[in-house]
Amino acid sequence: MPPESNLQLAKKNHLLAALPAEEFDRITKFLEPVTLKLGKVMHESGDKMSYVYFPTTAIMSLLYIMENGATAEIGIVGNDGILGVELFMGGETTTNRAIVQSAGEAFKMDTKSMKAEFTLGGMFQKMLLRYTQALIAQISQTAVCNRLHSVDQQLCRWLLLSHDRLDSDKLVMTHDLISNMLGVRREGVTLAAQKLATRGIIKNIRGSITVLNRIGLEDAVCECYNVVNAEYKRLLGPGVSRAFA
Amino acid sequence: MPPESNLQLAKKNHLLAALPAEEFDRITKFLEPVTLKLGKVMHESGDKMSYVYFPTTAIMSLLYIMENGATAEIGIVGNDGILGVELFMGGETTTNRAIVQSAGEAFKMDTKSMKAEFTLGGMFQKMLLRYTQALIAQISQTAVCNRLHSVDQQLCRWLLLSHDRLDSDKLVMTHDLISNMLGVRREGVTLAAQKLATRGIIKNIRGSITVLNRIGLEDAVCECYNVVNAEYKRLLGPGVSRAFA
DNA sequence: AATACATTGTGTGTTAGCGCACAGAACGAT
DNA sequence: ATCGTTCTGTGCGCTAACACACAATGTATT
Repeated sequence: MPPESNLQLAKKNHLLAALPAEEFDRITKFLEPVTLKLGKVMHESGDKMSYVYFPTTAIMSLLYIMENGATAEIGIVGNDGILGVELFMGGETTTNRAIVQSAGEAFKMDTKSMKAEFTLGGMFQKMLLRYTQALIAQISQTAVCNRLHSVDQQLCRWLLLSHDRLDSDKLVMTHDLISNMLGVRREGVTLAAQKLATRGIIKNIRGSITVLNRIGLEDAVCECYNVVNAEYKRLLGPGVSRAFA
Repeated sequence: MPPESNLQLAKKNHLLAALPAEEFDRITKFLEPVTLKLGKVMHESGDKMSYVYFPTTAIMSLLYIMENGATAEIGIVGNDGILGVELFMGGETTTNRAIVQSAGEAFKMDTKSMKAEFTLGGMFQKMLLRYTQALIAQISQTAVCNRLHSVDQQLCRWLLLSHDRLDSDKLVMTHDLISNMLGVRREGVTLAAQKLATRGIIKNIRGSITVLNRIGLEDAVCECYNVVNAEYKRLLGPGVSRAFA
């Protein structure tokens, strides 16, 4: 990915941005920019991918699909992370589906180069492992939230997680799609979204939700969001790469 | 841990058993046997541990504790794994509590030695990373199961996961404790356990549950159990260490 | 402008699980 | 043997979320 503009774009991905200059320069040589459309399936359960993806503006959703077709999201990957941890964790495949939840850009890196760099044991490896731990925290909190919290709260959590990974306040997303992520009924999402709308926190327009009052959302959300957020900051936040170099 | 008998015992842990002879010999030098009582707290949320643990007969439960005291289990670690993945993943701490769910034995290994061995990049590292992926699969499935399945089904899943990691058919465990793990009411567990008992699948005695009909349990469980089980076998099952040596 | 389609809004009845309250049963200590 | 404690069993009202049905509104197509 030679063009200078791309190098700047690559830094929008937090994992890449945290690399020391030398590693960044070496690794960006293997990166290729891709544009991802909403709904694109990055991999199905059991698929072996030939690339990992570093999102910059795109957001991916990790979904589990039950035998009866019911779905539930286990995690969200945006410019804070990487899609395809199973490739360096050694399992090669995973039991979930990854789809593009918000259209945008990402950089792909072929598996072979990725594994070669990972094996070097440098900051690249360290960042990927730390990210994987953050992902574990996110998935864990999803489990807890699914168990103990209401649809209202979970919608807030989901909106905040998405909003964090997005440049805009407008989430292009139908209630039906959100219901698939949360693993609840579409009507349940409509109802919860209405409640937030009457409080002036979001605006519901056909096919999209706009965040009007971010603070209001943060007030309405359950502790799960903050726990995950704090853990991401702790593990991957500014200064991390220096702290344990 | 010199005594010969301990070496045999160490092989009861699947991760250790999968190591090539040379690595096994080197690593067992760092292992110390410990006996763990039911209910012992291995670490609290945010605690930095000085050891990782390889259970042989003990079982640990990873619990998240909400601000209001409500709890929910995110995963179970037995002789198939290791407690303390956060130590080699780089985060040092985690947001959950680990408690001993079933009393028994484990081997502890000090963090320093563990990290040194991990960094060597041998089979030890590979097995730990593969195990971590399996754990991710388990946590993910917990999230999905919490969302989409009934208490009845979840109790079956939980009983099977525990039974798998145990030598005996008798689980020393009150309904109250199980309810803390599943994040449901104690009465809900009592009810679900009664249903299984009337079908002759388990026997409920004060303070313990005995599995009478393992096949019956497997028939009653949701797909979640099988998915996780298959993933553990795929990632860590017999022949794995040879397959990618 | 008319039509088809996708999305959202709303109502009705049902159910799983909750919170609370308390009774009975098993166990442990003195 | 008795007492206190820890478990398990049971009942009752309540609520969140479900399943299903269908109306109302946008948006795209022609």
